[in-house]
Amino acid sequence: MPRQSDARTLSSLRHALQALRCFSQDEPELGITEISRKLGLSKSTVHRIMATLAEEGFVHRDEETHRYRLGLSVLSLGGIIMSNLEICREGQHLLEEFVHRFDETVHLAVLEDFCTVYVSKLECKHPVQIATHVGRRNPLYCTSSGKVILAYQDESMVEEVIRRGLQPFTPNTITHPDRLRKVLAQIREAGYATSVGELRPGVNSVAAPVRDYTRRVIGAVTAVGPAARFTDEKMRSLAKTLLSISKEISNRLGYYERVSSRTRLQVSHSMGRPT
Amino acid sequence: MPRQSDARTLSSLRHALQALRCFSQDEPELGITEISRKLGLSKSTVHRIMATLAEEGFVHRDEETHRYRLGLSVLSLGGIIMSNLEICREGQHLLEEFVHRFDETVHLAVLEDFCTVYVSKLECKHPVQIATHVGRRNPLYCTSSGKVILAYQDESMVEEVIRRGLQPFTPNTITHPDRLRKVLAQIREAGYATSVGELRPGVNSVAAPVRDYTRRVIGAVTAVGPAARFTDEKMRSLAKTLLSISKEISNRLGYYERVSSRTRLQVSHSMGRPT
DNA sequence: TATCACGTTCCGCATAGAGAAACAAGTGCG
DNA sequence: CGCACTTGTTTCTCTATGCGGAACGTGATA
Repeated sequence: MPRQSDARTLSSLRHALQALRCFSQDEPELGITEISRKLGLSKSTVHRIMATLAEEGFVHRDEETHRYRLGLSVLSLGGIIMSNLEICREGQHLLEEFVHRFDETVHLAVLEDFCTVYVSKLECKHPVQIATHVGRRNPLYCTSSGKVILAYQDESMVEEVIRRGLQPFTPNTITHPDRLRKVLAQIREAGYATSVGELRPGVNSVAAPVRDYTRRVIGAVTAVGPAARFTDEKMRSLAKTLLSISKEISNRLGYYERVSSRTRLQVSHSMGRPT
Repeated sequence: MPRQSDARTLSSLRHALQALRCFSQDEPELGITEISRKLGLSKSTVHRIMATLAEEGFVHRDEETHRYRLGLSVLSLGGIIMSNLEICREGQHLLEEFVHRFDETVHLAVLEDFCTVYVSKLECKHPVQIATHVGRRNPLYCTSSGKVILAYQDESMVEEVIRRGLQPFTPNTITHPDRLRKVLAQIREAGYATSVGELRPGVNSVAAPVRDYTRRVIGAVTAVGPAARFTDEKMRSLAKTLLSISKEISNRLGYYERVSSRTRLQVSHSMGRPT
């Protein structure tokens, strides 16, 4: 019996999309057999899938090795998203200013499917570079952007994240539910989040929340860098600017602060002033 | 009888990929009916396709309007390509230097399937901005990058481009085969190409060729800007720098000039120094 | 040369998926 | 207010489609 094809969706298409997902930063080039093993499908099936993907330009077949890599068609699609994601459009120039001023790498991340997805990245000139890329997904509980987003979601989402498991990536990763809940409370207090080597050792980050017109936190602005440069003090300093940037982006997305109304947000915005 | 395409590819998958392609800069959001009309498929078929794409995160279904837009999964794929395209990796910082120095928008474009595809874009700070995006495809005969790439391809490719038709986009677009052939010869002479409002009125560009280790021209570095700023003189000046950048990128891709017996030794970062 | 692993092709059967039509849920108009 | 349009979604039936096992070709390795 094959994999349970739950709904009324197309199994062949689903397999093809999963095949596309097999490609990654570390494995940008794959052969038929590799993919068929990853997906548990027969070689002939995968071959047919790849032939179709290649014909449509979604993968590129190397004529010599007969192995496959992602094609440029997906770049087009990516570009379309980028230039239509409102948060991207509005944020780009603010991020550029940030990089110019601090010379630190900065990302824009959004929430999707219990992950943060980087939708924009601006690199600094420093020789030390943290290997991330646009489109990269990370868990919510071990990055500054993830935590700051999570901090402002419904409690049920926090519980779901916990239920899915707090897998440790480094010794610093938060793995205890109660600790996570506590940290999130602190983040709401401060208005921003930090990560000190929680996803990768020696890599720190700071993040501030971005809201849309519904007042929901939908993303974050985050600066990333090596622990050597990202001291506590420096991160506090960066946080100030990140908060003003995130606020500006939020405004452009239609968000406006309602200071004195009886809404569910008494977390005040002491933006420049860390408590 | 349904349209009979190549026997050994999956029609449902092909349709799905074509559905993805329906999305564009101008139409970032589509409904089932629109797509089904574009592709000539029944609504139920398209609905099944979109449901699967949505399930895998390749499109996002708006819960209110029940319309679809591209999902963030394709961003991930795009990011993987970007960080693995050698030409991108090698060129990024050189382009950044260029933008810093001239404050003009610059692209990296590669050849694919009789089109140029922008694989990298760095924007300048100027208020006037030319709306392009990474992944964007343009014809070969009406952009500076396209023409400079075409100039160094086999003659058969030129003829194929001509055969496919030289559609005019502006009054300046080259539409006569003989004129195109002559222009390409001039480009080989000069070593770089320009476009003066050939794709869009009032938008000029300059481009220099990038070669890989097989000495084939596989891409181009190109600066784009409004005609007001991009005078002949300025473009000549930009061309010098673009040529040195494109040469440097070519070197990093394994290309070495064999004109002089001088090996690729002094590949200093001294951009701007002509030759 | 023999063996292995790989990509590719062939083929027959079961089923996945195409489409017509019915259904539901808005939306605009008189 | 209700009617004539949309739109997206579901159901159903039948057959073309695409699945997997096996065979084939080819290039490496020993």
